[in-house]
Parts: sequence; C-alpha cells; structure tokens
Amino acid sequence: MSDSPLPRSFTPPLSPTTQRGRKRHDALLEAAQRLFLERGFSQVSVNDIVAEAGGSLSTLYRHFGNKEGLFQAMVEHRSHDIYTALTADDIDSLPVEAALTRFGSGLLHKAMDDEALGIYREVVAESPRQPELARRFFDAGPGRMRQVVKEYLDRRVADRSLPPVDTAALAGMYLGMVLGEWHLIQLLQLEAPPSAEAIDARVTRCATLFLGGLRDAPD
Amino acid sequence: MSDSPLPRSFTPPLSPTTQRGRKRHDALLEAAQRLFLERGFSQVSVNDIVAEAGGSLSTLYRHFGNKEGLFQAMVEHRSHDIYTALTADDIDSLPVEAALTRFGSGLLHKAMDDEALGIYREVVAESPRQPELARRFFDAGPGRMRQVVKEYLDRRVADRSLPPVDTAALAGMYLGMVLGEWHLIQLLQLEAPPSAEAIDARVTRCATLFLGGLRDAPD
DNA sequence: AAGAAAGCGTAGCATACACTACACCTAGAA
DNA sequence: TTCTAGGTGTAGTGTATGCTACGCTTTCTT
Repeated sequence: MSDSPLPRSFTPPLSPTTQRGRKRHDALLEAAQRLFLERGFSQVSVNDIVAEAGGSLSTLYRHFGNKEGLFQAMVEHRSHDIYTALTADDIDSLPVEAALTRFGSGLLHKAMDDEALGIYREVVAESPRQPELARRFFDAGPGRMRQVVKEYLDRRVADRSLPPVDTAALAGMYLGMVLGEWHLIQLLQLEAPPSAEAIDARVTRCATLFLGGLRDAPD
Repeated sequence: MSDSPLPRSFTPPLSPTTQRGRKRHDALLEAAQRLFLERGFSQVSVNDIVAEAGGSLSTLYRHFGNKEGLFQAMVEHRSHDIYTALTADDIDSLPVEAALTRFGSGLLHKAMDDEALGIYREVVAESPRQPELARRFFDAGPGRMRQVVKEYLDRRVADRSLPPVDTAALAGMYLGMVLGEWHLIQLLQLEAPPSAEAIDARVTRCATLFLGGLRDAPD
C-alpha cells in the first residue's frame, strides 16, 4: 500500500535527438518491419530485432517502450507511405471511367504488394488486442482510399456526370469489386501475384461494369 | 549416432474409438475453438485449453499430436459447417436477381458472424506458417462460395438468361462487391455489425447494379 | 472376471523470451 | 578539454509454456 514515490520521471517512447540516435531508431524500425512482416509479431523476439538492426536492447526499450510499442510504431510508419499517392491532382479532368480505372489500379497494385499484405495480415491478427492500431490502420489505409473515391463521386454527382447516388456505399462496393477474391488469395499466398496486365484488365472490366450498373439503376 | 529403434509405432493424431474418448475429443475441439478465436493462437496455451475442456494434457496430445494439430483440426472442423447451406436446390428456378440476392445475403451474414470472423483472422495470420491450412480454408469456404456462384452463372449463360461472360471472374467481383469494406470493418471491429435489414438493402443494391452492368457490357 | 486400451492428473523438464540492471563508451556541445 | 546525455553490451531474472514421463483409474471387450 505504499505510495508511488516519483515514478522514475516516466520515460515513454522517446524520439531521438542526436544523429546517431536517429540512425539507430530508423534501423530498429526497419529491422522490425522486415522481421514482423516476414514471420509475424509473436514469432519474432526483441533480441532478433536487435541482432538484425545492430545497436542494443536498451536503446530499443528507451525508444519504443516495449515490443508492442515498436510494432505500433512500425505499422504507423508504413501505413503512411503505403496508401499514399492515390490522390492525383488531375483526376477531376479525366472521364469518369478513366478515373475509376486509376483508383482501382492503384488499389489493386498496392493490395498485391508483399509489404502491404504483410501489414494487413498482422493488423488483422492483432486487432482484437490492439484496437487503436486497427483504427489507425483503417483510417490511414483502406478507409482513406474509400473516402477519396467517395469524394470523387460526390463531385461527379454535383456536376451531373452521375445521377444522385449513395456515394459512400458505392465507393466501398466498387473497391470491393476490384479486390474481389484476389486479395484473399494473395493474403493466403495461394497463387502467384497477377501480372500488371491482368490487373489492368480486371480493373477496366470492373469500371465498365460499375458504370453500366449505375446508369441503369440510379437509385 | 544411434539408430532409431522402432520409433514407438508413430502415434499421430488419433481418432477416439470409445464413447468417452469421443466426448473428450469434442470437448477439446470446442474449447480450442472458443479460446483460439477469442484470444488468438499464440495467446492461448495448451493448459488453458485443457482447463477449459476438462480431461488431461496427455489426452490432448494423444489426439492431436501438438498445438498446431489441434488448431488445424479446429479450423477444419469449423470450416465445414460455416460455409455450408449456401447451395439451395431451388436456386435455378428463381429469377437471376433473386438468386444473386440470396447468394449475397448468405455470404454477408456469414461474413459478419463472430465465429467466422475469428477463423478468418486466425487463418490469415497463420497462413504464412501453415500453407496447407490456408488452402483448405479457402477451398472449404470462400473458394467454394465463388465456385457455387460461378456454376450458377454458367447455367444462366447456357440457358441464355445472361450473355456469354467470364463467369469465374464475375463471380469473384460480385461477391467482392457485396463484402466491400464491411468485411474489413468487422474484422477490425471498428463498428457494430449491420442489421439484417441493412444487409439485405446492400445486397439488393449490389445485385441490381451488377446485373445492370452485365446487360450493358456483355463482353 | 481379466486384461488391455484409453483416459486422468500431476509433476517436471527444457527452453524461450520480454524486460531490467548496470557498468562502460561515444559524440558533440560548452 | 571536459561534461553529460544518450548509446552499447552483457548478464541475468522471472515467468510462461510446449511437451513428456509416469503411475493410477476407468471403460470396454471377450
């Protein structure tokens, strides 16, 4: 029942100030990424990571607090890049079908990428234990993608290129259609990834199908 | 460097013969299911499972060989049930739109189900380490669903209800569209599951959209 | 009733692993 | 040059855990 006598000035995840520090920080993140995505969170020990990155265990704990902290930092670090560059400035000047094709192609290429697949697997697996992580991953990745498409559709509705529709729902449906079973097949590593041509062919067909359906049934 | 002197007559996963044996076998499977899906494979110890199921550690190892064996047995056991009852005898007598709606609704209800989500999470997470498991899950579950829809579309093409199309690809696209982002949102537990009405509404819209698109662009 | 096959239960081994302690080294600012 | 915050390296601790050993009990067959 003793009090907590100055709890050691709480040293939480610390961003490094010095040059060498930054270097180690990055090296640790990079090693964590490689190993976590290769073997999975619970199959990698902190010692493995230090062995891979160089540096010392103490530094790892000073920077990231604990193993989960490192994992989270890694996921955030990557999520930022991974789903970026999906927005394009000239997207509004394209015909609708071309715009949809571009969205779909960007998504599908990302979704077939080894690194993105690894993160997806890990986040899905850990999400029940780390809901914060799940939310951040979704918002930075798939959720953002859907939002971008939704807002695109909103503008097309506004300028009468499309009939008034439930853009949020339709954006999700379109992206889901593009992914289809391909995403799961890659997640489970059941087949070799499709070629760029196969991807483009699929996306083109999806865009056509989708727009065809939209014209008929405005809702 | 000694030889292996009769390697103990290899006692691999053993199916129980006696009544009591069967009971324990089932109890172990059920406990494994509950715990694995609740906490994840690596978060559950074999002792936990025995504590939950009753019986003894020895029995578990006699029946399933090791922890992974139990996990695999559990996944197979469940995969069989989970995606069953998707085929219906009268499906060919329905209008195409109604048939698609039924497929979609069945899928979406399953995909929103806690147990199915748990298995999906675990299989995705473990697939890099257990490719056999991944294949079996896919074939028994999502892959079978796609196959059923494909064959349905094949029959509609044959009887000219639909134009000649790439039925395999389209089946995957349709199911993907139905799932859309909803599946991921449930996997990550970001929102409460949708109501039955919401599911039906979404599926109806998907079926309409899909068929509309098909009529326009036969390909 | 007898005997074997299967189940029970505990105790323990071997190991892996997250995390800490601590003493020493280095870089870079004053 | 000196001072110090931050980095290094190693050794260790506590614990969790997969799996085995082994002796006893129950069940089922013949």
